[in-house]
Amino acid sequence: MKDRAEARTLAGDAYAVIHRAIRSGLLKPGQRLRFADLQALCGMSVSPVREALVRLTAEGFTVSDDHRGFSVAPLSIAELLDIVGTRKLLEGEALRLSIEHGDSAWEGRLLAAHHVMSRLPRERDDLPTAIREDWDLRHADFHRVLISACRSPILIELCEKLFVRADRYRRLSVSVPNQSRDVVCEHERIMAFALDRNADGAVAALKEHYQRTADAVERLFQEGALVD
Amino acid sequence: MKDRAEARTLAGDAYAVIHRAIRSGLLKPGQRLRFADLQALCGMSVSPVREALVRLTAEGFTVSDDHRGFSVAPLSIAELLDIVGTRKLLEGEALRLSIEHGDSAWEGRLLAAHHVMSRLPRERDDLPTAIREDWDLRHADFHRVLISACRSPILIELCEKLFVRADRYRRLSVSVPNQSRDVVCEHERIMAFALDRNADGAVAALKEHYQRTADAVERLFQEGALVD
DNA sequence: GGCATCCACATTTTCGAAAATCCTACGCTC
DNA sequence: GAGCGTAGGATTTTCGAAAATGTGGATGCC
Repeated sequence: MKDRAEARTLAGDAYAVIHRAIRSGLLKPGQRLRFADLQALCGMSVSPVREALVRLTAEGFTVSDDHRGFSVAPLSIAELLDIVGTRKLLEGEALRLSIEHGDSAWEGRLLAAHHVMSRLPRERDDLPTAIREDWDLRHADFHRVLISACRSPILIELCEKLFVRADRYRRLSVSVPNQSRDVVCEHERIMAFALDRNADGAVAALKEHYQRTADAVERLFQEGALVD
Repeated sequence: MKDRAEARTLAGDAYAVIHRAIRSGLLKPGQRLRFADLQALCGMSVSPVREALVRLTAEGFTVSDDHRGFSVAPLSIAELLDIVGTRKLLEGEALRLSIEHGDSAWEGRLLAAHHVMSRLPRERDDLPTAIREDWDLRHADFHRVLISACRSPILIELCEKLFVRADRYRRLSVSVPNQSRDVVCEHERIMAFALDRNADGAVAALKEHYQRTADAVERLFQEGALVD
């Protein structure tokens, strides 16, 4: 999202570093965040670190307690379900609008994004981190392209934010390799509907896709994978 | 939204002060924001002012340009239409869920909020600011209550943010008293549908309500009211 | 013994100045 | 005269320390 372009100020770096640390699990849900530690982690003074925390808080990755500092936002099944439900609503509508307004250039971008993604090995725990991160990026790109023709910057921005927020949960499920899902196929199905200009079908497939991811993560939670 | 509770840190005060200044028009759309001026306005040092600007930027009230500071986010018809469209989607769904899940306590809160609002004089330019602000608060309360039973904290939060963002535009239309609209009646209609558990009717009435507000503001824009 | 109060410590929040960056205008070259 | 590079000034960004605030424990009182 902003990770790559955002490096022209120290505060931007701090944001990227802490964001990554939270998503990777180095900083655990609920954990108190002390400025001294974060300064050491980021290698800078308190001001940019604080600015990064303020921004992360606005986006729901950390929570702030007046005069008691910040902590990593906790994870919960309730929030996961809430995020997924809202994503289904927002991205569903964004996809519908995209199908309505998208031109052939959009179709081309969609084909390209899917092609690149499908040529990459599916994310798995035994793969090097770099390759997994590459898959994540391509996967995000595909979903971005899918809704990119909806002509609503606000909708796009909200979807992007929810995507990143959901990513924290999705990462949990990645560590369990055995999923009886063909994720590539699910994406293919969405794309096929979209290229066919079958909005109802595409939206339904997209919502199913998210619901399955949610179910997988929810199962993990109930098996007690949230504790540590 | 956070204006009232937010006063335990200077940064919170700064946020409230600048937020108010932008909404009231003291700080104009597109205007460059210099730290020296804002420090004078808020009566504090640079750190809390900067923190406030970071938060306002995350919420779309200001924009930031690396190493060139902040400026007030511009207004545009395109953004207005985008905001209204997204609100119709989000609040429509939130209202539908609220009607589905709301209990009699929710109905009671709804009646109460509407009653208080309807007993207040309709906002007009010739009224004292205090009274107009009171109406704004009650109006916001009513819409808040309307969706408060939807059981989706994320949806509620997004609606709240878009409400405040739309408020900047709504304020423009208030200064033109002659509107052939009975706003109280529109609210009554939404509430009646809601209490009847007629979700489709309520959602349609709500969307109509927002569309009319949007149309009124859009007309103003086209008459050139955006310049100054 | 239970409860409130106060003190010392840890931590956050804020300050004021230093460093970094950007914009402007001037002068120099071609 | 136009273009390029550069010093000066204005502004933002960052720093390191001071002030403010919350926390936990020890002490004294009922």
